[in-house]
Amino acid sequence: MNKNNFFTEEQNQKAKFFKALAHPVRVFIIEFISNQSCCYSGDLSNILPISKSTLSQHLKELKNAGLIQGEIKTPKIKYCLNVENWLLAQKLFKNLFKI
Amino acid sequence: MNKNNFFTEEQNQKAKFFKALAHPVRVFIIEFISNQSCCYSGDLSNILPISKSTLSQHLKELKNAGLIQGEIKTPKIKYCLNVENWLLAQKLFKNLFKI
DNA sequence: AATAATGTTCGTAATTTTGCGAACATTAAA
DNA sequence: TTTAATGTTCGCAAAATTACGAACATTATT
Repeated sequence: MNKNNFFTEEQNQKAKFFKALAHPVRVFIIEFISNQSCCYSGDLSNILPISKSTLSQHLKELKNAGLIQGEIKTPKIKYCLNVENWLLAQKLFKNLFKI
Repeated sequence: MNKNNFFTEEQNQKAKFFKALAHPVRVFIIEFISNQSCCYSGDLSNILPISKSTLSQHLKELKNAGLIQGEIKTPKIKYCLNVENWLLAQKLFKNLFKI
């Protein structure tokens, strides 16, 4: 049994999305962005009790998981939900719950 | 700003549930249990390409997060979904997606 | 009492995550 | 050309996660 492809793509994708959301800071960010549809890193930096480098890392993880995307509006960066993947995550989670 | 209670209980709870599901093995286990409503650790051990000690740890994490519960049927242990918390997770996730 | 069946816990190691400050890059403004 | 504003990346350290085999615990069976 090959350990590398034992799990389905869906299972791996679900785990990836869950992992991206497995931290209160990242849950907060996603909720914050959801409410405003978009936001700037500075908005978050003003609110969250973490350093800007740490915040940058959390944003990077959400980006790598495909849940958000950044658009450069120099000198700022505007972060928005990656709608396509957000809908995919929603679909996978619904499927998990058999909703 | 007190870093320890910056996040809401809901945000912390969401992160905790997400974290519990942030691994393909645990996604698999939850889906497997969901389909059968319950299962024995041995059933999973026969299927999953991991050692029984590793499996035991994953089950422990799901238990600690409150997503499953074990009932002793010596010499086996019967694992089932923790329905109450599973519904709570479902509610929180729905809320996150504004479904 | 000895053996088998089923899982958990312990000890260990490798890897990943989390977090920070300092340094850096980029562009706008003075 | 400085200086300010906005973020990212680097280097480091502490903590958590992942994984395994060996040892252990519990109960059923011989």
